[in-house]
Amino acid sequence: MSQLLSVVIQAPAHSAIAGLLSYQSELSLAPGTLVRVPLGKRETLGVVWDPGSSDPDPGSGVEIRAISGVLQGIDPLNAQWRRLISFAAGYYQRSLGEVALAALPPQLRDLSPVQVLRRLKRGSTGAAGDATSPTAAQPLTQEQGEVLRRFGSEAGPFLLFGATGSGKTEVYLQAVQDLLARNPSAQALVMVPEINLTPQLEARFRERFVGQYGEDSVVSMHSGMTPAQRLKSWLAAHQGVARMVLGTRMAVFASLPTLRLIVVDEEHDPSYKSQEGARYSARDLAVYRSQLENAASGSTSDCRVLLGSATPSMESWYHSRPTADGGRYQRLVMPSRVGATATGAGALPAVRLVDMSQQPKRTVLSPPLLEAIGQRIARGEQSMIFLNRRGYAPVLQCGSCDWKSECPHCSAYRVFHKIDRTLRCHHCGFTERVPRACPSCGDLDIAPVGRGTERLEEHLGELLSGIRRAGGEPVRIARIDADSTRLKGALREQLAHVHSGAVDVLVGTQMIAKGHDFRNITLVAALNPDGALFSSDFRAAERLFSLLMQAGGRAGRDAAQGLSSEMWIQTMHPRHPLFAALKRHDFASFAAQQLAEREQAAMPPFSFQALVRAEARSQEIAQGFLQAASAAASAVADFARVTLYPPVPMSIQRVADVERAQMLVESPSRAALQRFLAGWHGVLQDTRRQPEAKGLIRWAVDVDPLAI
DNA sequence: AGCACGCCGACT
DNA sequence: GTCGGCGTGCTC
Repeated sequence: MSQLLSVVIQAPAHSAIAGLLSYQSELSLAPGTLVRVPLGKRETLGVVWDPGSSDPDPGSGVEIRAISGVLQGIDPLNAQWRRLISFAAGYYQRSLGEVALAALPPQLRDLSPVQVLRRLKRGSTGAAGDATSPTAAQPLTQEQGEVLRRFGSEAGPFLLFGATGSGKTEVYLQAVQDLLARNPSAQALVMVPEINLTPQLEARFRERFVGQYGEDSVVSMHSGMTPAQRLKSWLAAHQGVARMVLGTRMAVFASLPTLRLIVVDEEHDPSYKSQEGARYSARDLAVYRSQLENAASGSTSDCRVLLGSATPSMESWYHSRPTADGGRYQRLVMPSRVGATATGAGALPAVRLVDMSQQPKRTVLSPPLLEAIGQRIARGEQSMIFLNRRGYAPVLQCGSCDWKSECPHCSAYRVFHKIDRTLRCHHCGFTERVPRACPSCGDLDIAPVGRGTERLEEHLGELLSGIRRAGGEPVRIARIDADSTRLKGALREQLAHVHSGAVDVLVGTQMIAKGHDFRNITLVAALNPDGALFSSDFRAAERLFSLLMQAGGRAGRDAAQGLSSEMWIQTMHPRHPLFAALKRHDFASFAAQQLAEREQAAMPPFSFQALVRAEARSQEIAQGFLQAASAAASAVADFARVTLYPPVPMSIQRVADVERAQMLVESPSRAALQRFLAGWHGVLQDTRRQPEAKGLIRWAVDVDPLAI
């Protein structure tokens, strides 16, 4: 007898087949089973879903077809995984199929069932691991011990607030070790924000666990892996062979049938929020996922989630407030650096503020900072200088007419890259050779305005040309940014170069602020962070504080040098409260002040936001679409406690000849916002079909946007 | 999203 | 005369 199945397939939310589709099958297949199904003229991968209203209208003449095959040997995806997908699709306003299929390795889609079966056989040579016990863990500090004790005995979610260098990674390792020792089948998921950070994380986990649990017990998941590697890791996790899954935000969707622990390292990092496709927050989904696991097992602590940061997001900080009205998270604290002593060795670096209003105009590196860098060089120590702008100069300008290096396709300037003599648009990629003369008036007097890392590197070379290293050789300067690390393995190589001591001064963008341990760096400098102080983006200050704190954390990691390590900041506003808090390494007071402002202005975490973005041939069409959808909302959607703001052009209005506009939707209640968005979705789709929306290219909703 | 069908410009 | 541009429409 033939069964009727509900199946999800990859299709966008605006298509007519975004929901469940009905197929026939001779076998009764459990929800979560992977199947091949015919769709129009092609065949595609589908996931059998929980029965729902998927039957087409009997009158519509749609014929229910039979599935074409089942992916043998792969267990059905479990109910918690399906609930996670279902929640994410609903919350972020995408189709089930889009989220579900994006969460599976692409090769499952592309390979035939026979090929998949072959991979399965090849991969399951699961080395059980020899009996060697784990590499001896370092002795824990008293703070680490206390954190682990609470983590093991209370219910979460937990926010681990630990200073840079306080040994958070050791806490993660120990928590995983405790879990694996206690539960012979449990799996742990550990996420880091950036792909660059996965190799060193994997190295630490392998070193600690592979001896005991086997070669296949640790796998990585991130977008830099080859399709074959991704399939292999996914299968290992899905089959329970992999006990530890390490990865970037995508790993939150891994199939982990015995998931018992989730760690989100650097939980404040914006990289956890996806910026394309379904714009999910892997950190928020991690918390939700642990709740799902707990609900399924009936325990409140079966699957714990641990968010770690030295500068937590305002959301997580607020949720972990220890006051009587009670946050939902447990706050665990580790204020001290490992190896810190009463004499100050291993302490956090001293913060030095240089008042640039007291320096001559156009000063790039103030004399006291230059002097301090010179001293480090003489002592054989390293310095690190941040500038958040790559290239040589952000704009090229003509001295006689008003020509500037605008991008013909975007409302932005093209950046001058001196290295290959190009003008490059950082938004659409449009690149040309730099002109010899002004394209507008022919004058030869075209000059760079402002500075990026390339120019800083050059400038620094001139300023330090008179200085010698202790051995008498000239000073060595290196630059690390997205340009210098474009080639595979380049970042690794350059970091190793710095570690070897072959570099005296390192210049770079944010890239060097994150995660990497430099033992010999005793001076970190931020040249021009003022932009974020008065930004229209209400999260700019939070990001700046976090960046500076993290950057400062790069200095003096070696306890012996803690005493003399310094974080220099050049600013026009040395008395700004953000810097005052930074000077005291006082995240708590910075956060308190930020939260007070947010509460006053009814901004997140005291309100909930969604952004609707529209891309069109013209700005009028983009805004017109949003305006029309906004006007039509009152008729359909549940409006209670929801505010719709007028459409505005996006901050970079045009990218690659596409005009962009956006509209903010806000509510004091997450549930009310969700209800509204759910009801409004159909309105947006209808609006798009109206003749006035001709020329609209696409629209998308971003729930809990990070930047507005 | 794919993949078809369908109607207008520059090439063998 | 065809190849191919992407606009519109359909897929259980």
